[in-house]
Amino acid sequence: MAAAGAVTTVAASYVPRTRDSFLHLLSKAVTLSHLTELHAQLLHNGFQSDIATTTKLTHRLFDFSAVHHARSLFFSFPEPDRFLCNVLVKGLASNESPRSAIAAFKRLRERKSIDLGPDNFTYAFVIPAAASVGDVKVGISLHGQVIVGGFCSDLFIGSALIDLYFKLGRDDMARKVFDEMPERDAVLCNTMVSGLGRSSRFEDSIGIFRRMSEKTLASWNAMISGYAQNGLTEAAVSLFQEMQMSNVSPNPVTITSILSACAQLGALSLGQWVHGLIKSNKFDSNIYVSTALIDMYAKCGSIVEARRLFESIPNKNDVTWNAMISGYGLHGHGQEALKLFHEMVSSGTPLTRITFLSILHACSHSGLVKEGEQIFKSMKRDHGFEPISEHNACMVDILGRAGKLKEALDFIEGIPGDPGTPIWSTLLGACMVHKDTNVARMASEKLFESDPGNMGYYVLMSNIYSSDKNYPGAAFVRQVAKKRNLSKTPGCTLIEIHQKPHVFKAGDWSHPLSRAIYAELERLNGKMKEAGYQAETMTSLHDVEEEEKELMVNVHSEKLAIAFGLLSTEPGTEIRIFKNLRICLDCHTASKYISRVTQRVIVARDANRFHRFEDGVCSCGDYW
DNA sequence: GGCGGTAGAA
Repeated sequence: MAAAGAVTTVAASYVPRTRDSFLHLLSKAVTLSHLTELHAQLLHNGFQSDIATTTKLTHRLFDFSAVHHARSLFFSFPEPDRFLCNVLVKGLASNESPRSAIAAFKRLRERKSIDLGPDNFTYAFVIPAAASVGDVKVGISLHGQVIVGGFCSDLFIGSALIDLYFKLGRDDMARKVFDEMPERDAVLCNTMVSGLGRSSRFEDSIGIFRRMSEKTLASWNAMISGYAQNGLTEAAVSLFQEMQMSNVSPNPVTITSILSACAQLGALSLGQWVHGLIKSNKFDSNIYVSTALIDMYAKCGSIVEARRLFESIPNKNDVTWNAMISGYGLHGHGQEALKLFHEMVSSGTPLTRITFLSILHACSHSGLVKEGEQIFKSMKRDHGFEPISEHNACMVDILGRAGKLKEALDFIEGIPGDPGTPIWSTLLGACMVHKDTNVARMASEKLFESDPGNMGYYVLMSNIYSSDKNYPGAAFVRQVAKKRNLSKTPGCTLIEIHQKPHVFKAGDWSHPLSRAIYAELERLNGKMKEAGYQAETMTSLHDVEEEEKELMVNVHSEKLAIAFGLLSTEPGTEIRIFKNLRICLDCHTASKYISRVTQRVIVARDANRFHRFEDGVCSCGDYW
């Protein structure tokens, strides 16, 4: 107490008189009360119309989130210059009020004075604000102003625009801005790489990364060409080859983004290569990088490696813990996830809403109903988190997957207000697993109403009808979807053999070894049937002859990839495949049989989780 | 005389 009083006394007794000393003290202030005191002294010393000190003070007030104080200071100043205006726009934008930043920007622009017109700094502040609001009109208008104002070649504005367009869902425009930049630096490239990754344009994202690290990467071309097949655009890769990149090398931000792309894609060998790059560049200590690595290993199937890394990180934060907990969840290791969750609690790391999402997900993937319910209750009671829609969806998932559809419905009724799309979609998924047509019909009606453009719900509902042998119902749902011009994401499966990715689509004959692959499938089918396998045709097809159905199911991408994997690896080797959608019921059953008749472990990652097939049994316990 | 763009977990 005495010490604190002494500090105040010193500060108060030293009354600065010059502008320089004021500026110095303003930038040194470490608490909001220092600033308030300095403000008083400024007024006392007649600095109220001095623009330099006012600007500094405004800036520092925003640093301490004193938005109201900063604002009134700005508006009490008679003639703010452009710099002071920029400080206002930036301060508002970075204090979670991007809308008021945009509003302030508009007002300032309407003033006719040339001095107050926006400059390159202004746009670097206001464009990210428009991006976080997601306002298309404002965004496009800002881009127009940038062009008219002649700021197109500004690197800061360029990356802000690229990020803006990705957030507006316009990767074409992001690409255009990127292509038209006369010069590119690391941040600009990073913005492009991470934006492409977020839009699932992995091959493009990896392509840019390749340009950045070309000198150090061997046999890169083979890798890229494989991944390119998985996405929309093979042409993209050749575009990158034309691209002129100035000597830019990857930094931790680039690495983080590219690891996230590897994780989503299941590109383990590329991820491992990036891990090597991390070591040689000494990026290990960056917590973003190490967390992204854990996530990559977990999502690429190497949960043991993920845990090993986790243990070696000294500066774990909440995101690191969450990533590891989710990793266990994906692999169906619910008990491990629970253990880690409790360790996290006792480690003193602050829990977040995402921690609870991760652990609840883990419970649902492992069928831990009681544990999930307990954690859901304790979330509010012991940790003060009010459940948001996603937490409720997790609970519905936990109950639904466990076959407790009645409880799930009761739970939904207890949610105040509109339960929301994710909850109905979760319930519909549970109906698929437990073949409940009535609840499914109810859930799908809600979904068709709230999200009519999503093909996934129509497919799911149609499959549920089919599994109930209600073929007219299934056909009707598909017809509605067709009328609305909706199309299904094509399923594909990726398998890496000797560090090279191979991608298969359903009924694919494009692989050079196709004849051998189909012959292997034929051979497997015989052995599987001997073991008791019957093709599960009902969920994928309707009103087709039984034999024809069987033939069509036969060539799903999962099976092609597995057959290729069996052909290309030594007996006993584990087979790892990655599917972009959820694995279908027939492929799930078939994989169990294949694991038995070939005595191989098959690990399959689908859009939701991992399945580990061993000796005829799947680790998911048949609900997924 | 002082302001700038990009990253990890569901």
